[in-house]
Amino acid sequence: MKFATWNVNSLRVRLALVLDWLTENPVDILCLQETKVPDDKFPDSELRNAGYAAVFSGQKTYNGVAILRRQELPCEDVVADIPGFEDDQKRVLSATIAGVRIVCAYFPNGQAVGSDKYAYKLRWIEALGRWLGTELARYPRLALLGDYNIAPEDRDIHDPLAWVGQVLVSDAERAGFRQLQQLGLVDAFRLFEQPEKSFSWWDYRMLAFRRNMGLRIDHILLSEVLRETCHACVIDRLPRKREQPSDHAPVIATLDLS
DNA sequence: ATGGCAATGTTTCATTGA
Repeated sequence: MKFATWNVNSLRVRLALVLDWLTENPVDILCLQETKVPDDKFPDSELRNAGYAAVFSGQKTYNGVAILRRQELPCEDVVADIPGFEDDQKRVLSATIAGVRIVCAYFPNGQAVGSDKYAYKLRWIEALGRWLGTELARYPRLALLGDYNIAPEDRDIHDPLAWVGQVLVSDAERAGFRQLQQLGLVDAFRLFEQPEKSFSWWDYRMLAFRRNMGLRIDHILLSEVLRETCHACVIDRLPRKREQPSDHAPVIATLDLS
């Protein structure tokens, strides 16, 4: 089984790119963030023609998440948002697919340390963690995939000194990431030896991709049971090289589920 | 210290992202 996550920065703009990528990389499950499309305009039929079924929770202009699966895979118990957390932003979608609880999440950006949006980000992460604690008790096979908007360690930043204390990197955000790990979730990417300076996002400006000035902020966290079955995790930089790319690259985990 | 790039809305620029 292959699980992937990709912040596409508008699914309607990136639809052809996503379909091409799925042809080249026929993953079983693909979590998308920043679809920026309301549910009544979601490109359901185009994806189905490519062999993928989708569940989605979107809104106009901002945010929006979706979970695509190879259409023969069963999908049950779809839940949008973080239960018990009041929020009108569409950032979380969960479903049980082929016996695995998939949680697709688009963490808030936080804008700037100390801002209202930063405070919202920290509250949001706390609520997510509290809820995931109960979910893990229900679903030992659980994967949290998405754009976390957190670079967990200095090696996940192209220039750690330039980023000290900034949003995406601040101590409080990293503490939130560690809280998720303390629930028993493990960063699939770091289970394996990886190239230095591996990133999943590069600014559109300053030729940042060409200079590999990036951050690793898109992650796949696995429950203890799933961790045992995971034998690879990679970032696919290729679609970032295409015309009119998303600023994020997909992350793919390969699991041996029997 | 600043801007640079991209997507969206109803737009002739403002807002947001990371």
